[in-house]
Amino acid sequence: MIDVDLLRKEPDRVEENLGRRRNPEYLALFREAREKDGEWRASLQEADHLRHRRNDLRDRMARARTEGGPSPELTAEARAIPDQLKAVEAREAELLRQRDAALRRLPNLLDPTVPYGKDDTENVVVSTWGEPIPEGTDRRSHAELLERLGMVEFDRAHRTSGAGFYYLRGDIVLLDFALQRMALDLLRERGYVPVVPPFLLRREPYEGVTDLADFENVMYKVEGEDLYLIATSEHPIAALYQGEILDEDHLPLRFAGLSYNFRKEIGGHGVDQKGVFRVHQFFKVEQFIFARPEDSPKLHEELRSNSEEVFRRLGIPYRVVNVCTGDLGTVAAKKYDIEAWFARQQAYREVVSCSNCTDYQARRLGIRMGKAGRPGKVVPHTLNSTAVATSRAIAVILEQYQNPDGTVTVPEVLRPYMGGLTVLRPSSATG
RNA sequence: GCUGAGGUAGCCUAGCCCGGCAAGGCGCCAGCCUUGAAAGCUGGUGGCGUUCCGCCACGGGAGUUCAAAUCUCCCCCUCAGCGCCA
Repeated sequence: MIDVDLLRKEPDRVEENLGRRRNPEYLALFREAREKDGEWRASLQEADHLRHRRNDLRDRMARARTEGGPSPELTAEARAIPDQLKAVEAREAELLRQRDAALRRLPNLLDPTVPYGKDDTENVVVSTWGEPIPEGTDRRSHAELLERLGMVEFDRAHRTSGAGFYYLRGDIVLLDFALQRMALDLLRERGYVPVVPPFLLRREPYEGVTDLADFENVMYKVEGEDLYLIATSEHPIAALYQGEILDEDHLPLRFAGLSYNFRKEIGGHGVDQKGVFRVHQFFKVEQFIFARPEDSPKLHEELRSNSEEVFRRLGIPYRVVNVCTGDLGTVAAKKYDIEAWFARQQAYREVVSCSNCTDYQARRLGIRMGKAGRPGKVVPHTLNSTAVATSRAIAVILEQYQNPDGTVTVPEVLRPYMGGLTVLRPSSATG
């Protein structure tokens, strides 16, 4: 949520920034928020005056009681207040509700370094690492390879759970856990505290961390309960300190979140391709930071650097793009995507999303920073970045590290986590 | 799931029966005192607004009343015990 104070004090700046999102709906919402805010403040004054009179009359009647009781005039005056106040307060509450409804639908303000563009074709490549591997004659898709190795069950999973689900079986499970552990160890070396969060959240904290349209499209709801399966550990970690005041001396707080993630993703794109690239359930090691506002740009680069290091250690070529204004989600002020080189597809595809959400999530969640019992609270910044989503990492590793005989060489950095296993071979436990 | 106890400022607590300006402690900040520190003393310590002032804030909502932390109803959450359970 945007700071309402900014709306009042620098409306031109806010409007110009929202305009860069290239969505006229935002400008309309902005004007509505400003208009309702003005009306609300006028209404608030009116209500305040009435409440002041009510309080004053209440006190006079209380005093009069000890001196033989209030006069009929005083009583009549006091009795006239509630009806007036009720009408004014109803209007006041409605205006505030309307203002906040508009305000909450506004996206975050864009960082000035976000490139201007209409969609993902206009994202700007800011760096590349490694040499894209040229197309091999008989390179297989990761899905085909997994099936040949007997390390995945797609068809049976579709029968038990539907499209977008899968069983991993055999040594690929070790590879999945190795990726998790490798990323976790890297983050631990760099001061990130591991967190296994709840995998289900209530609606109220959820509304603080994501935008409402996403909510309907991606979240799985538990029937009969106010609980939703998390789409990423970013969400429960962001909500961890909901309504609290963080001690500014303890910032930044760095976390390494570990969770399965559950996404319906109906709408924009479904589960459109065989394999584990886009699925309803996957494991992710996530980085998350609560930061002082002035530190967040620097920490955004730190997150990006950590994520890049994961793929460097895996030996996977990649590039980093600065996501343009037209392609940026509502919550982020700036976002880098890391796109890994998929050797079979001969294409860069997204494996990491690294966002600076500035104060947008924290304000919605009612998180402030400062010193306890001292005035001058400000809203901290939150940042998040994938360290590794194991499903996509598995896909890209299989495309790159496969051998002509259908086996897969285990990336060296993962071997210590796999009991020294160097090659994935067809599973003996097929059936 | 059942029963009970709770939800009051950053934290802890009083007030609730019996309606009338939300009391106190801890922590923190400032000042006084001190060579320095502690102790002590004094003041401050949430949100909103058109900020010398006013309003709001006792889990949320509705009701009764001139007036609700307090009375009534509905809802949410937490804890404890019991039940179930890996």
